[in-house]
Amino acid sequence: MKRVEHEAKREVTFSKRKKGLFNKASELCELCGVEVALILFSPHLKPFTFGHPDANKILQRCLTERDDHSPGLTRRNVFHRINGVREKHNESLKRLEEEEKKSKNKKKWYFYWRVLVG
Amino acid sequence: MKRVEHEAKREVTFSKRKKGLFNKASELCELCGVEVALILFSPHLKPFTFGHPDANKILQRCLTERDDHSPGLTRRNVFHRINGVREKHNESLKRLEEEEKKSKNKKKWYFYWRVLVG
DNA sequence: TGGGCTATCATTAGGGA
DNA sequence: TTCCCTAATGATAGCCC
Repeated sequence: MKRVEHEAKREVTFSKRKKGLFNKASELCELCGVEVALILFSPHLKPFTFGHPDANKILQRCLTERDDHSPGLTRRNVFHRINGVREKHNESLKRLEEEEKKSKNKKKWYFYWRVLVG
Repeated sequence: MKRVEHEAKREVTFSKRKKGLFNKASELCELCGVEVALILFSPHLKPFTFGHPDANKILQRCLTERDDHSPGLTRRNVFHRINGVREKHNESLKRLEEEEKKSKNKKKWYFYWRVLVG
């Protein structure tokens, strides 16, 4: 698994795999009757979401519901639990993304939601 | 695609497909260098998340980037343009942190993170 | 819940439109 | 971005631990 360098191909790959990922998420919902929220940003930073029963509900819960054993969704918490390998990997991906972002105009983001289910 | 009725089988299916879904999400990150957040609740309501670069960041962005015309993550699709993302984002993050402090100890979820690959 | 194993079925890459 | 097509690759169900 390596990053697809050719831009056009990367976008096609993204589009195809996003569809596949949404399908898988949908199947999981149907098969097991569970709640799923999925958010992703395209190479052009377009956001896409999938949610069952409704992405909003799930996200809100994640940000507010917890118990004493878990400090909730904080940046600290996240990085605490990520192991070194993953972290390094993320770092390099982040740098790649930064380079991409620089070549775009940040202030022209188009932001929209697509809730497929619910 | 129909719900798996037998409980034990449903749980096994969930476990296996969750793994597959996380792998797919991970592959999408690697191949296309994009941001992904994935949250799901098992049949027993255990939460699992996957995130790149970090689920928290993506979720907060989704909950805080909005304008006066849209109350945030609503069920219906939201379509709008964001300007001055950085400043708004930072302001909102502060508010979110305060709200999080207030809501501590309120609920009873068992919350934990599982970062797949690595 | 998750890991291993395997036959079978589903999905993806790649090319073209 | 999406759809069609095909070969090749990858994922899942079912069974045991």
